[in-house]
Amino acid sequence: MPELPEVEVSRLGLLPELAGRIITGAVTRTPKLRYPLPRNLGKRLTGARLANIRRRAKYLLFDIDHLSGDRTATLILHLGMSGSLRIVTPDTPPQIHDHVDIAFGDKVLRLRDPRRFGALLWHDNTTPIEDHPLINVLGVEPLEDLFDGAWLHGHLRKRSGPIKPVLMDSHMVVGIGNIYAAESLFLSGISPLRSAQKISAARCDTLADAVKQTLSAAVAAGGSSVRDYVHSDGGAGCFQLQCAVYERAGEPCLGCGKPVRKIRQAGRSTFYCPNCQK
DNA sequence: AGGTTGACCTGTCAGC
DNA sequence: TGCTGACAGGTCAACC
Repeated sequence: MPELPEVEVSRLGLLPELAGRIITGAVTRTPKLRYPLPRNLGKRLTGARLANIRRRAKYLLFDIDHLSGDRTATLILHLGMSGSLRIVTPDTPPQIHDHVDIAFGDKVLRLRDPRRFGALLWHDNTTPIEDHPLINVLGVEPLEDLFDGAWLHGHLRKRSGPIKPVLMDSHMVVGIGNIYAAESLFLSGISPLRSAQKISAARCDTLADAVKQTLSAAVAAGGSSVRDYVHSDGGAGCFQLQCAVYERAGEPCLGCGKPVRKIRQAGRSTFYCPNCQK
């Protein structure tokens, strides 16, 4: 799925097209994705305004105002494993797996999600969005200053398991999925098998920097388009072309030339170089 | 309590 | 050609 960079690239692509615009209609074509979709979405949204699009972890938060009675609401969107957002013209016929449309006059925001692991939830802003049960369990944002080597070292103390699944634990730090966990560990020279609590303070500094560098580079490259992911204009990201280890099993390591190894950890594929990562 | 596994769902590809 | 199984960017609930 989209990890943090893909979600952020989506947000940056949608913002100039849609922010501030009035919603002219909305359609849902399936009763549920991961959770049931908001009912009567068209009725609720028509005439309201999309004020802003924010991101928290891998969630996009669509701030809606000018609702009847001058209320505000937030649409919480998660792209799951295979979701993507596109802007299309109103006469573009929906294809299979195009589950939601939100229309803005001459532009339509369309959600496609073949595997339907995504989510779209309505949050009326009678309570802060930070208190929402899906949001209030989320850990620190990796690109914020709070996330650094000292913070990471403090949090890894209690984790005896291998570092790679820990790095992907959104209750600790958000936004790092399978691709960027592998790439960050390669960049920092740390084995994905190493016990999290046995990583020194100095190497935690290196790892925190590697995470920030990897995610930032991926945003700059427009994200990774490994299978389904595309931008709001239908174009592909190109970070996957810079991947050092992800999906490169058996190919020569870019550091030492020895073959990249693929193993399984916590049910997910892990790619790494046993020679460069200790 | 932390770690692992299965479940959710569809599409694709390798192997027979 | 057609079937079967494995696997795919996430995350939650259920188990040890």
